[in-house]
Amino acid sequence: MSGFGSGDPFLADCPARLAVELIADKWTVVVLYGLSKGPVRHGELIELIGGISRKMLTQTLRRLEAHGLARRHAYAEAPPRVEYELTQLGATLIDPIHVLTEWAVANGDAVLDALDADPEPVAHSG
Amino acid sequence: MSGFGSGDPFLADCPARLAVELIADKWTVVVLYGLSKGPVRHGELIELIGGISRKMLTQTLRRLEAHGLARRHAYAEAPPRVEYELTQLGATLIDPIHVLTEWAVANGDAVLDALDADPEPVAHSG
DNA sequence: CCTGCCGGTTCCTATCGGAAACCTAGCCTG
DNA sequence: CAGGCTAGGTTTCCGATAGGAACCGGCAGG
Repeated sequence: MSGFGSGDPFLADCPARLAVELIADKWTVVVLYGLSKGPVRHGELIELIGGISRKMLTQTLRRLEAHGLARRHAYAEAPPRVEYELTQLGATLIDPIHVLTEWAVANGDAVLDALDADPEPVAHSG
Repeated sequence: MSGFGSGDPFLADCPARLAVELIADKWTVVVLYGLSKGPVRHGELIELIGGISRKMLTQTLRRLEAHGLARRHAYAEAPPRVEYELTQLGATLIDPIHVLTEWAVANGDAVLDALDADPEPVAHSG
């Protein structure tokens, strides 16, 4: 426990908060989930992740790369082929991401249910 | 485990994805982390969470409320007092959130390090 | 030459998000 | 009674960002 801890997620300017902000993003979580299976091609991720655009995928991957969580490997072939994979640091995120996604799978219905039951009053029709 | 699962986080239009999008948000994670300690007042959260504005806090709490993860309790007193706490559904998120924040605390430095080592080329000064 | 494939990037706009002011409501002060 | 304090919330203003559609570029095939 000695040298550990990069601050507290509550503190705005500490590495822990930076790390939270890095991964607590809707696309980032899904992309990491996609990467957690092993090396994947850009196009595969596009197919895999419903609703993501090429731009957002590239952008998200670049961010992961810049923060040391993913690595990009471009094969100098034709047609071009680019694979992404988690780095060793990124691999430490597999568990947290899976815990999160498992929660989502297990409780998505309940969330949807609650949302459905609580439709915020939109203003009366009169 | 039989009837479980509200889809796959990869699918754009399933409850699992909705759930991911609900919590995979920078403020949401930190607010949930704050709520995980038990009932908290709005003002306490403001003090606790560095950098959050009242607007974002209220907005985030409202979203959690609407999705059944948090509950708001306003005491009809003076001065006004409002407490927020996790619902039973929200409490199931404590573990995932803690796993995430613990990862952030443990690896924040490494992330910062990688970011520092990879300063994206900004265009040469010439 | 034209076409298609793959990955990436540019353009443009709707939305997000922060700062700060304003609002409500009850109590205390004078 | 007028004014100010506290605590939570909302509004306004405006810059930053998200995100889709469309375009770019190299190479193989016809």
